[in-house]
Amino acid sequence: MSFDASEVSAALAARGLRLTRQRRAVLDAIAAAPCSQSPLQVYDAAREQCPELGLTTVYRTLEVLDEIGALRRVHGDGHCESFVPAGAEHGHTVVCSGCGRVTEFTACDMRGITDAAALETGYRITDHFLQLTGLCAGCGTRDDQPRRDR
Amino acid sequence: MSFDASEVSAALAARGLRLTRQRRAVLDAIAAAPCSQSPLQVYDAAREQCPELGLTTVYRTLEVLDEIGALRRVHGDGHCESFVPAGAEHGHTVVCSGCGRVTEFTACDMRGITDAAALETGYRITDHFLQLTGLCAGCGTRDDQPRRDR
DNA sequence: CTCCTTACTGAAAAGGGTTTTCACTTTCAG
DNA sequence: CTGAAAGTGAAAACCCTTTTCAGTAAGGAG
Ligand SMILES: [Mn+2]
Ligand SMILES: [Mn+2]
Ligand SMILES: [Zn+2]
Ligand SMILES: [Zn+2]
Repeated sequence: MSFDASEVSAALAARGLRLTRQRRAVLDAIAAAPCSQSPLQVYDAAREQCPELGLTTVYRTLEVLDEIGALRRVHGDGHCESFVPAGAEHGHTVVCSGCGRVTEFTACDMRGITDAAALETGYRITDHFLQLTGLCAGCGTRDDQPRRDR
Repeated sequence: MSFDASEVSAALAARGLRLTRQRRAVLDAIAAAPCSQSPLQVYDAAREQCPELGLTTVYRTLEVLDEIGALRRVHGDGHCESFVPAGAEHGHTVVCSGCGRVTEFTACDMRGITDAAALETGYRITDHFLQLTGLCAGCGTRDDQPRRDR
């Protein structure tokens, strides 16, 4: 499932759910942001397109989108309540420590690492969560590092 | 900084902080658990050793331990508020999906993956967060998978 | 040992994000 | 149309976390 109006719509329909005006506003708000957003930030952004939207609906929509796999949760310092569209079926996230921009990448050959971890711990590894931090093209070339706080 | 009474004590002293009876109870509770624990779980466990302990002190102690690098935060489904002792300076965590047991591993050659991600995204990668899921030795051999909910 | 400063503590209150409730509206199949 | 089910926003309830505050423990100086 990737983050795309028609795909999301289909995934919703398959569960007997509907793509309402409010849900579309939430979807658009998430798609438009270069950074991950908290529920409140999504709410603020989506209200520009649908002013009568309620915060409750944002929470409900985020939950639905998460269930159908259209969202990726970004792991931050001590909290995981900010979201980004899931572009690919299996992808991971890079967060820019300069500007907060979030980009997805799909290259992930974990073979070597999971084998080593299995050997070291005795676990049979079945899944992985990986998130990278770095500097985006824009921030990496500047000498000053604009530093953002989340 | 690794999770060890004398090391923690030294790290605290270096900041003019003290290793009180309450903090020791919290420390012991965290060290003893095979799984990651929420602040409330730490509180309950630590009170067996120090019944007059307050929840507030648990939060304050977790914060201090986190600052000196004695804790690892475990990333769960939608929240990151459960803790595990940090055994090594740089280590990662494997969580058993059967019983919840958490084990640390240190093998992590990310070179290949970060290079691929850099190429794909244009970011200069500076750090990584990795957490594996799997079945521990005890759960992996059983046919039934006891399933725990967090 | 006594005095004094600073760290530390728990209870209670405040805070703030999330979920639940509820009356009402929208959508859609028959 | 009509009935059933999904969806909605405001308000209330919830629950986890932080702050406040008055008091307690600890450690250095003398
Ligand atoms: Mn992967
Ligand atoms: Mn590593
Ligand atoms: Zn997380
Ligand atoms: Zn950037």
